[in-house]
Amino acid sequence: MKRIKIATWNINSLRVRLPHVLQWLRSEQPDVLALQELKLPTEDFPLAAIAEAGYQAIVNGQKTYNGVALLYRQTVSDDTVMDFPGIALDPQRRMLASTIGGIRIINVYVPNGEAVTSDKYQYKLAWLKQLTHFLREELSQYPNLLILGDFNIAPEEIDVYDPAAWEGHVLFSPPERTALRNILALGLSDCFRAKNATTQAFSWWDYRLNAFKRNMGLRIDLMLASHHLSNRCLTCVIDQNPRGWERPSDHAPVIAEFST
DNA sequence: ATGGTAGCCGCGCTA
Repeated sequence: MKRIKIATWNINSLRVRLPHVLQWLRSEQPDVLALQELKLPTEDFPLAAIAEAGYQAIVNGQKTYNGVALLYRQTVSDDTVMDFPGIALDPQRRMLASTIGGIRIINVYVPNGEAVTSDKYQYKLAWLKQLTHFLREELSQYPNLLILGDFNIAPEEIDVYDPAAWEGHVLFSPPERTALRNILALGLSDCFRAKNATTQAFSWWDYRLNAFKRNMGLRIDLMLASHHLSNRCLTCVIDQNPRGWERPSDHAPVIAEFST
């Protein structure tokens, strides 16, 4: 059976983590890899090193913060979008959509929000509302759609190591979880949860307090597939290995395979 | 509630 393998990874600085990305591409050989938190401007993206690894790239970068990219092996990528339509260009580069291998792929780095009392939290909720409008439109055009990336929201209690402690806090507050449910209600399925109904597995662990060794994590890196595409989803796993490497990102890659 | 760590053209901000 022919398969397409698609992954997402918040790498928290591509300058620091380029060796990790190259090593991971070599061992996993995904067809598409969505990256978040490049933390570099588009002109500084290491296109040559990525090409040497066998990948092309579409890059939506920004100095210091944010920044997303799509790496892919297919020759065809078209209809790229890097901003939500109808609103002023956001200086925070957090979205990148393109059509690769017949799948509409939308790579997002959802704002963190900092704390529920923060202005950044309001920006996060407003951003999610824009994303919802955009997704509704995209779903009407592309039956095979995958939105993936760092959502900075844990969907359910099982996705949080200590849900009681996290209740009401940013990344797990009711308004954020409602926003995520509204997105799923557009006609999307959480690939990891669909394939692993009762598995508790995390994709992010704070750098502090030895959180990874103690498995104090959250599952906030998600792949959401349209129902048409989710019917083709064969597996979805979190590769926790790179989180244990020397000088790691605080996030682990999430990988899904789809029949073609 | 605080503070712990990591990255950034740092000297505080963001996560």
